[in-house]
Amino acid sequence: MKEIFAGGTGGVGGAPPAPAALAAKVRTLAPSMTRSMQRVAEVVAGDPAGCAALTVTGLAELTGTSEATVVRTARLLGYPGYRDLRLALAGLAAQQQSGRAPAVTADIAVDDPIADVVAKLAYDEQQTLADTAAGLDTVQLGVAVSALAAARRVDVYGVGASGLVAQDLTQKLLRIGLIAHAHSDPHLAVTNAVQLRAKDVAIAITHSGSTGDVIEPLRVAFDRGATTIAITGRPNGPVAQYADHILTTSTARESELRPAAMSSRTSQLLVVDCLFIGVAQRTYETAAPALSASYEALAHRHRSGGASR
Amino acid sequence: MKEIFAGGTGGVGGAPPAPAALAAKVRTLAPSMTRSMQRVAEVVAGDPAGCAALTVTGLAELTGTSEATVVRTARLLGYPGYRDLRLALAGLAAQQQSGRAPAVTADIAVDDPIADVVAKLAYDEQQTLADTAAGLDTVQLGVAVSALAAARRVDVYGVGASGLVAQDLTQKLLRIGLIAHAHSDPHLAVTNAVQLRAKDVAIAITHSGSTGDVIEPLRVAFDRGATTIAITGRPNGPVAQYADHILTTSTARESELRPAAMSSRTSQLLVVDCLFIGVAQRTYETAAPALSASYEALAHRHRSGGASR
DNA sequence: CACCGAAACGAAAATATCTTTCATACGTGA
DNA sequence: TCACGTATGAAAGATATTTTCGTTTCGGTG
Repeated sequence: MKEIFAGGTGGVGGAPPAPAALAAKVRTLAPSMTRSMQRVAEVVAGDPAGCAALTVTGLAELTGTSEATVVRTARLLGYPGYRDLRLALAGLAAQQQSGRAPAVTADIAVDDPIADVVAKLAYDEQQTLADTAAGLDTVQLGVAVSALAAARRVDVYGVGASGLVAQDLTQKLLRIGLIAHAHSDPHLAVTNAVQLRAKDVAIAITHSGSTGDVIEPLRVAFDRGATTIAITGRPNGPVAQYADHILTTSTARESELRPAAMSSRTSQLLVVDCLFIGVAQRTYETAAPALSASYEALAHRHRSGGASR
Repeated sequence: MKEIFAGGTGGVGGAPPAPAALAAKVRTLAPSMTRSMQRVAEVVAGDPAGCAALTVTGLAELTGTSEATVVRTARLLGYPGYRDLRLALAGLAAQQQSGRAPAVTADIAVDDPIADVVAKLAYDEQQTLADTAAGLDTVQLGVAVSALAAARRVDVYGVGASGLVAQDLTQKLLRIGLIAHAHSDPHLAVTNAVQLRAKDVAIAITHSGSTGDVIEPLRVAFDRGATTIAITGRPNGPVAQYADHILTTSTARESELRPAAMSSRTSQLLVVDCLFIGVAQRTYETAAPALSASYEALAHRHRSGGASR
């Protein structure tokens, strides 16, 4: 049997083997893994150095699974096979041996003093940023930027927390002269998506990768021939089916008090910012004046800017 | 047949697989190598990363020798076989790759490659988070949380980029059962502010601290006796005048391509998250069930969450 | 200058390791 | 409960690595 996502998304755009942020990748991909694969991924993430010393068979035995499962896991993580995963593991081991200890953090508890909350939260978000940056496929990003820079029109879909990110992106793009719209209303989104054609760009933002309200308009845009981009935490999720380019956001561990929406937002915003800067670079000639123009315009909205000086 | 150097020098005192100083080892052992082996060793020392990608056969061909020779060389270098040499090579490659930092301290330039943009952006945002966390007055934060937890109703004001942050906060508070509204429309904001009274909370979010559209409703709320909170980057700005509590966001340096709005948003969101977690802690009894309830409700909006299994 | 033996070397067999295929078991929704 | 599609491991198949072994090379020697 052909692997389910093998053709469509398995390769995740031929992403280069992840360099370092393996733990993050494991977390990101965990939801699309089967139980046995999760077991393997967990062990690998837990002790990269140790696993690097094991053969497929050894790792299979250690995790109580089969060679096939180990290979499948390696594939899902973006490597051509176990051999390459092992190589990457060795590299990681060497790095972390020479580097610093990652300093573990505890979850945020109900009775944490407020100062701890601030510290933990800040740390977690920093971690999320690092993971996202490490896991972001710059090639895909580059292609996405090109598509945006050349777009006649850009539609961005997102609901819930992702809706705000969609708006953020839209605001930014508008500032540098692009024609962009954010849609949170699924019906209107689809209605608008129908208008798209080649050279237009549609962007879907969904952490879960399976938000129907967002996938539907993306599908329509895809069918109409527009370039489609997905910003998602599950690069193997249903949304990938209709995405020309996938930008992966990292998934930090969540706790009861810290819902996934929180870290996914941080991650999404970083991706969005990267897109924005990328586009601004490409269209610098027009972007720069547009940016300063909106600056100027805003200055007058502030009452007596010098009052507080 | 026993290998010639096996006893005499091959084991090199049973030395552990060399960690890094591979080039040195090659030089040391070169004299005791045969011509073909030297050729292999030379290539390996010259491009560890490249060799890590090769199989025995590949390396043999590249060096114009045979597999056996490659293996012999690996043995001489202190590894049990080629496989292990390759592993060590991969580690070495990873190390030296991570060594060259992209100089993240610099500003983002127009001609930065996309990978650098990602790195710099992530770094900047991490910095912003650290600064914000360090500069946040936890006492003020604690008081603000208390006010929120006891509030009958919460109004949040923000326009532009801050408007999205306002909405983010509102979404979160709603999730844990508070009554919260975000206002971007200055007129409606004022209209609503008039309804506020003691025990209600009004929050103004403005980076510049002098956004009239946001200050005005806060003033009204202040006058009506509500508890007012300002989240701002300029704690001395006009907005402070009407704020009972001030939560300071940090201001990262901005560049032409990276407008202030970008880092201020990161900072604001951290503060907002802290507020949220704080309130969730205080009202845990009601917040926890409310949180999981909204979780549940959303789960059904995802078309076949397991579709990717 | 032919001969001998030790050493170097690579071709190919033997082995280990990795990958793919396939049949079965499992779980899930109708 | 049944039917279907998924998950999984056993084993076959393909690669890579290691070992074996015969040939070649080279330096010394009669």
